[in-house]
Formats: sequence, C-alpha cells, structure tokens
Amino acid sequence: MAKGKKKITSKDIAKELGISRSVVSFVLNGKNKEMRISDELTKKVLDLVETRNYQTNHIAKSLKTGKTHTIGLIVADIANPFFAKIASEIEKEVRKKGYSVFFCSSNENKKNFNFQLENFKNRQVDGLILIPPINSDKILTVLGSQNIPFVIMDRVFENLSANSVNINNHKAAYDATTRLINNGRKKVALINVNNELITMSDRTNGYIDAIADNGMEVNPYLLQQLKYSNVAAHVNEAVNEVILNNADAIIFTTNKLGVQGVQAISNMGKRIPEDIAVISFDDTTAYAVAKTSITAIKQPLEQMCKEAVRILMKSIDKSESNIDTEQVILDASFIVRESCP
Amino acid sequence: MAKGKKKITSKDIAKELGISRSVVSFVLNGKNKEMRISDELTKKVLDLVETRNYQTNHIAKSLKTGKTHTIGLIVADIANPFFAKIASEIEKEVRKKGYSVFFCSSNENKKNFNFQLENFKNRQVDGLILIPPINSDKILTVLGSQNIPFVIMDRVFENLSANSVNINNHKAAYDATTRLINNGRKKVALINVNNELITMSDRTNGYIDAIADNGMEVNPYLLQQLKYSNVAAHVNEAVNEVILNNADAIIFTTNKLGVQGVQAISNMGKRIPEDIAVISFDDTTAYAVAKTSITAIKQPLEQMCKEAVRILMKSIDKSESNIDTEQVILDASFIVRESCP
DNA sequence: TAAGTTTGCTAAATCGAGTAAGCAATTTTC
DNA sequence: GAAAATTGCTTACTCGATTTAGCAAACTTA
Repeated sequence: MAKGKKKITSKDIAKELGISRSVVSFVLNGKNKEMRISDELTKKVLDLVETRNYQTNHIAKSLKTGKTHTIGLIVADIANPFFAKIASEIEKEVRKKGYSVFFCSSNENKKNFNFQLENFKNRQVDGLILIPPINSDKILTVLGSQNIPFVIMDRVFENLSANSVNINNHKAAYDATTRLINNGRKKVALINVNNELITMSDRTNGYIDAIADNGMEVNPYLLQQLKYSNVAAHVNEAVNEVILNNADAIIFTTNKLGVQGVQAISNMGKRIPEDIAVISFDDTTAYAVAKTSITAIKQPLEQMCKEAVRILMKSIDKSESNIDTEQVILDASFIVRESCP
Repeated sequence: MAKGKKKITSKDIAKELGISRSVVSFVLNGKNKEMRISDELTKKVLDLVETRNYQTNHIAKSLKTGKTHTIGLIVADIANPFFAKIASEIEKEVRKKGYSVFFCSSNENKKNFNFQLENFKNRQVDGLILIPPINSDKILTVLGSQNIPFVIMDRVFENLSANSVNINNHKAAYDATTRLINNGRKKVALINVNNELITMSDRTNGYIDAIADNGMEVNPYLLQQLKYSNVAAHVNEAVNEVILNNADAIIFTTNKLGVQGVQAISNMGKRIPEDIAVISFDDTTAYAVAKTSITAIKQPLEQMCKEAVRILMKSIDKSESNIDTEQVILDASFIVRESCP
C-alpha cells in the first residue's frame, strides 16, 4: 500500500485550481503583492496548499535558484567531544537561518578531506565550515580561488587569506604555563602534537615565551612534540620522558593527549597534582570526573560557532564580490579544577 | 577575480565536441556500450571531461532520477558522545555506499523532530536513520505509511512495524544486576530516566526480573525513575535517596546519568566501589579516567550502525515494495573496571 | 539488389520548480 | 471618449541533467 502515491507538485495545485503554475509559485514565494495576484486567488492557493499538504521540492527549487540552503561541515573527527560540540553548535546556528548541514569527518586525512570537499561542492552546498587537516594549504588556496564561501575553524594556515575563527593559541598556552609557574612549579613540560599545524606551534611558542618571560630556560626534554600519525602509541613514552626529566607539571595541548596522558601519569605511580600538576587544552566531561579533576583550557565554542556561521552567511549573501575576508580571534578561558588550582 | 566563472556543464562538453548531450550523459553513466557509443567518441568525452574538470551537478541529476544519494540522520543530541559515536559510524558506513549524510539533533523534542523530519523529506533524502524522541509513535506511524525508507536505532516503539536496530535492553540490565549481586551486593539500586521509552522500561524490567530471580524483593526506594524534562536537577536527589535507603550498588541507565551520578556519590562522601558499586550503560571516556574507573555496558555501536545502514540500503533498493521490515537485536557487553570488577 | 539488421548517434520530452515578458480586461487620466 | 496606466493573470524559457524514441548510414542476409 501507499506505494505509488506521488508527491503533490505545484503543477497539481495549479491544475486543480485551473490556473497557471506561475501564480502558485508567486504566492508560495510571497510575491503575490509584487506580482499583483488578487487576494482572493492568493487565499485559494494557500488553502489548497494547506489541505493537500503540498511541500515544495527543494531539489527542483535549488536547481533553478542555484541555492541549496545547505552548508557542508568537515571536522577532524565527529566522535571527539570537542568536534561533536562544534558540530552541535554549528547545526543549531545554521538551522536558525533555515539552512541544513551535511557533515563528515576527515580523520585528519588530506585525501579524505579533499574528496569530501569535492563531494560537497558537487552537491552544490552554499558554503562550507572547515576544520582542515595538516598540509591542506594548497587545497584551501584552490578553494579560495573558486566561488564558494567558506570559514575555517580551529586551524590557522599561513599565506592564506580566508575567513577564519580561532582562539588566541599563543596566549592560551602562555597563560597556562604562567599559571603553573605561579602555582610554584619549576619544571613545566608541554606535550604537543603535530607541529605542522600552526594552531599547535602557536601553543608551543606560547609555552616557550612564558618560560622565557619567567626567567627560566626551555628544557628540550620537557618539550615533547609527537608525530600526528601515531600519537596514541607515543603519549605514554612522552609522559615517561618528561617525568624522567623531573617535570612537576604538564600541559597537554589536546583533550585526546590529556585523557591518555593523565592515565599514563597515574600508571607511573605519580599523583596529580602533588607530583605533577596538569592543565589540558579543550575541556571534556572526562576531566570533570577524573580521579583528580583536570584544569582545562576551554575554548568558547558556542561563540566561535556563532561567529563562524555569521561570517559564512555574510559571505553567502554577498556572494560574487567577497574579496575581503574576516579573521576572528577569541580568548580561551580556564576551567579551574584540582589538577592546577 | 574568479567571479563569474560558471561551472562547466554537460552541455558545454557536448558543444565543445560538437555532439549531443545524450552521448555525454551515456558515457558518464557508463552506458556507452549499452548505447553503442563508439570507443573513439567515448574516449574523447572522457578526455574532455578530465581536462575541463567537469563535475556533474548532483542537484540536476537528483531532480531527474529522483535519487539524491543522501540520507538524513536525526539523533537526540550530537554533543553526547554516545550519539556522536553513532553519527561517526553511520557517516562512515554510508559514505562507503556513495551516500552523504544530513544530520541534526532533536534534543529529545518531538516538535523539533517532526520539523527536522519534514525538512529532510523536502530535501528528498533517500532514507532516514532515526533516534526518535518519546511519544513520536504517531509521527513514525505516519512516516511508515509514506514512501520513504527509514531505520530506527536505540529506541523501541510498540505497535510499530518498522526497521530497527537495538540491543537487548532487558538482558543488559538483567546481566548488570546479576553481576552486582554476584559481587556480593545486597541492595542494588537502579537510576533510570524516561520510563515512557520502551528502551528504558525494558532496562527497568530487566533489573526487576534479576532482583526477583535472585530471590530478593524490589525495593521501590531503590528504583528511581526520573522525569526526562529535568534529569540534571534530579540525579543528585535520586542518588541521595537510594543511599539513604542503604543501597550498596547503583546501575545508571545512561552515561549522562552516570557521569553526574558518580560525582554525586563522591560528593556525598561515599567511596566507589567500597561503599557503592556502580555499573553504567553506555561507555564513555570519562568512565575510563574517573576517580574510580566505571564498569560500563557497552553497546556494539559499530555493528549496530553497520546493520542500520545495511537495512536502510536494502530498503532503498527495494523501494516501492518494502512491506516487510527487519528488526535486529544485538547483545551489549561489559567493559569491566574498578567500580564493579 | 532489395529487405532487414546493426551501428552510432541525435531530438525532444521530462524532472519541479522560478521568472521575464506579454497580453487581455479594466480603470484612470485629460 | 481615446490614450495611458494599471490589474491580474498566462506563456514560455530556463536550471542541468536522464532517457525514450527515432533516424540516417553502413553492413548483412537471402
């Protein structure tokens, strides 16, 4: 049953009222006044649309108007709470504007990313919000020369003039380092990933500058930079290494690093914060319930997503002529917990 | 710059080669043999498509074919790791089939859910994967009478014959209860939400049956069922209540409940597992790093998502004639940690 | 060599909308 | 009361593809 039951089209509405499809289109798009459709007929159309439960076919509409009211979102990994939260907020914001979201995870893989980008373009999304993987500079440069608006979040790329929303990563790391030093720590370590990402090297530099500004010297054994490809395998080693070098505090630059790192510290018989104070970038539920709750650097994700969507919508509206781009940089804040009061 | 630069269409390809658009279409859809296009011309088309970097306009294609190669995913809350993981797996599976995913969060709100459903239908998605909120029975019944394939995950609705993928919730709760009893616990409590969801009442019943089968009596003070609308506000009360009634073990039926509940137990000065053993449904990173790591009931999400996508694709292919539906029920498993060894 | 078949392509309709141009009928203007 | 303006709609083209039917040329077959 209920098998053929073709969806009703504007043609059907027109035919049933014995009028032209144009009228139906005008009425449905609120152009009845502009196109001088009589109030009487307008009402007839609206009534029939109501009773027949007519729904416009957005595919057809998109084909004609060139707008899909759809945006594409590519995050690194939707299963990571940090990106999940971003996805959640983006979707909420975008829906407010009457848009829908296509999403996918690149898994920090450039090839995936490029493929997904092409896919979204072929589906004629009106705009993109991207958290691009390392080394996607070229892809982004090409994208910038094309006609599709996009906003980059959580990532910085040099020599690329594009819309973007980020936190001040240097400052966040600087402040975290300073906080630990003010807590009386003498040997603050940083465990970072992926120094090819400017977001990440900014954090390293913030750390280095804070160490220097406090009259200390950067100990290379306390500054661990993991290769992205095998982070999980090397976190434990890195923690081990800095502890062997008498670290009394560790900053983790991502929540993935932090969650694993905290376990590693524990497994080595070190107490947090007595032996090792900890601050991690990117707050997550795990940090609130951890053996010792973990002080985190929280990015203002709601605000970042709002900004990203605002900028994207602006670019979509201006379309064609958007040569100028907008860069937003917000400040992160501490969620102070036991691991570094 | 780069402003007008219209995207190239199949028409352009045809014109440049001085041939008809049909040929281009046939070639691009691999029907060159079937339609007897000469190998020579086929090659010409493919070459030009390559050099001009022609990309098919999926909107136009969809309009003609009636297939968008898109599926809609509505979860309760994408920011919840449980659903984020589902989203991640669904997206991965679906992409393998050449489909893309629209997603959104209903926030357990029936109105949102219905709105989003309509939105997806208007965008002509080929199928839906749904985690519907409470009381959406009617909406789902209507949906079932329409011509769009869908699969329900993580939720059970009575009197509704639809494709679905679930775990055996009764068994999972029964086993958890039994496990606690076998651990020597005498007063096992259950803190649940939302008894209007069959998924959740099944868990309650599993608990009740296990208590009974072990020759004990169900103590109503140990069986807390929170209203969904204000869970966060009432978890602490519920934990308080069961502890006042001398509970020595608590089962939480969701990770949200569990994360908050574990903190509440801690705040009341009770130790896990010495004073209170804990098992929670739905594993999350937080449980691995918690003060006392928490034993969890892990749903086989990868497998569930694979099944959901398989069933959906089957329904999409059969289209029209899918009167028969498929229900898959899988078993959950324990991730054993300190809170209940 | 005439009829039939195969080859290799094209023409034209179609999907479901949006919209510029046009055209009667009515109303306004001088 | 004729010209001009307005009203209220319709016609027909378009977006970028897919697909059925058809047609000329080349090739088989008897």
